[in-house]
Amino acid sequence: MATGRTHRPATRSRGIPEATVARLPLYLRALTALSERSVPTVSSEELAAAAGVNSAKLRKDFSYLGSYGTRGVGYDVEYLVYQISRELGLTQDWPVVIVGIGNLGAALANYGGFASRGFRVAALIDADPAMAGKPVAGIPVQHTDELEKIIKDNGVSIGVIATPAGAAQQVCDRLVAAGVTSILNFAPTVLSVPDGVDVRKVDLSIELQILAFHEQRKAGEETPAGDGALPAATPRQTSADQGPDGDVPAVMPA
Amino acid sequence: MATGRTHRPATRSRGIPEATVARLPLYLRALTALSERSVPTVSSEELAAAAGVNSAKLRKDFSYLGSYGTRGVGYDVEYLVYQISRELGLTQDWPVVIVGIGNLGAALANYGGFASRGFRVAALIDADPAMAGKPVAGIPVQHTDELEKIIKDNGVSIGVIATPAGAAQQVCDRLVAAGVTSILNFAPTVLSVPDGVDVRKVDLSIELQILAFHEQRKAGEETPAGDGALPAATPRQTSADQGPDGDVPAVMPA
DNA sequence: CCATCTTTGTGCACGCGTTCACAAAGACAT
DNA sequence: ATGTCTTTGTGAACGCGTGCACAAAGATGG
Repeated sequence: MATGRTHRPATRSRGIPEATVARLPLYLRALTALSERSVPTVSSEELAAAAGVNSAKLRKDFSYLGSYGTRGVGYDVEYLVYQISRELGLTQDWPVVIVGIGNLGAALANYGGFASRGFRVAALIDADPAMAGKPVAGIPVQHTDELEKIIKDNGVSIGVIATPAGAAQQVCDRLVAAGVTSILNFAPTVLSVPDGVDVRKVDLSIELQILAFHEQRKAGEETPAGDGALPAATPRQTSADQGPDGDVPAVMPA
Repeated sequence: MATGRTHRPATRSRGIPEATVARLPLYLRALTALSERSVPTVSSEELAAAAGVNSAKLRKDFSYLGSYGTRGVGYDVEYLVYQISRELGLTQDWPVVIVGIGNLGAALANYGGFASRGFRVAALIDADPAMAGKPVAGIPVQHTDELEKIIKDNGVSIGVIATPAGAAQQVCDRLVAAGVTSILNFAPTVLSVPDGVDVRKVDLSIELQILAFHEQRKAGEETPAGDGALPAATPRQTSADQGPDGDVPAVMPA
């Protein structure tokens, strides 16, 4: 999971619980696939399976949106696609700027999932003057100096930060000052923003660390040798050098 | 947020709640920064601020690990870094393979956060024969045919999928069959895996959609014009063409 | 050695989210 | 028109996560 939203105590928005909102895109994707296969209706059971959730949960989620199903039949695919799209605000056009066009920024610019779901990459911004004018994904990169002007001219309210950690807060401040009120942060930093600004964070290394935790646990269960420090050799043997992890604290830059 | 883990009903592992595990990497990062500045100790209040969480929550989280603090003083930074690293399994070396070396895969390969936290990119794998041998981030790309051999030779238990959605399930199956038991999935699909295999998903477009929902809500509050369908012009006006989204369900490939 | 002050560790209450289980609603056949 | 069968929508119970608030623990100064 991209790791949770920051700030705002999970207040339920217009009656729709946060947890439900987070699943709507999931349903939408499954429904879109059905729509492309011209499937007219779908039951909660089928759709739940396609989205990878419990069917009771799915029905409850939909109940927050209204009664869009027909008992004995299921849900009309097209109608539901529209209702969810509208609820998520995807029937509108959302201009987005991406700041920091490194490897990740470029990947994001090329990511098809954006353009296809109501999001439009309005501009790519980078601090490196050498990047300026260079096209990435068909869009010329602009220099950070232009940031405020770009935001205002395009009416951008959503910004994506893909800069190094050190620059993130500064970029964030400028985005917010220029009028951005929603930020998707890929930089491994905690951003502080004024009230009314939403921040969501995606952290690649955090996800891996969570996996490592469970992986270690799986490996540890085989050898029920209690839980003293350092359960000896747990993961599969690596052919190469195994870092000399003795007992000293591990060091790890940034 | 990478969007939640799939499967397994959030069972609490060895007494440590999932929610706590998900925050440990956050604390670890903050602590690492302090460590680099040679700060010897830190209070729960300070550390919580740096990690962007509540101090009571942080203390409770640490209490699951044991009593590593000193009342009246705080926590020893180095010691805590080590304890959390150990708990997360980062004192070990985790070989990781990345499958799908497109824009995103290349970005991941170059991502510093991996190597620095106990993870080692053991191999890059792509289905395109033209990519084979080409170095990305200093590592030569290998062809998918080698997948099983690579997994086994390197004892890889964690795989990263950065392929197009269509190929993801197939790649997943092969990874699992070859012995991988933890998967980080960047492809916009629901993966089905046997019990015992952990999947975490990171979905860029889902995060944006959640932001859009809140953004729409913010915009809608200004004009308290009820909640009929299509609340007219809510987001800032875009200079360019506004996609002709009338009333028909929006279509969206992949 | 005692008093004071700081900061941890946690008992407790509350609220959100999940799941079960079932009644109501509608389709469909006869 | 009536009965049967399917599937929704939801009331209610339960469990997890969060945050408050405070007692216990230890440091520090006199």
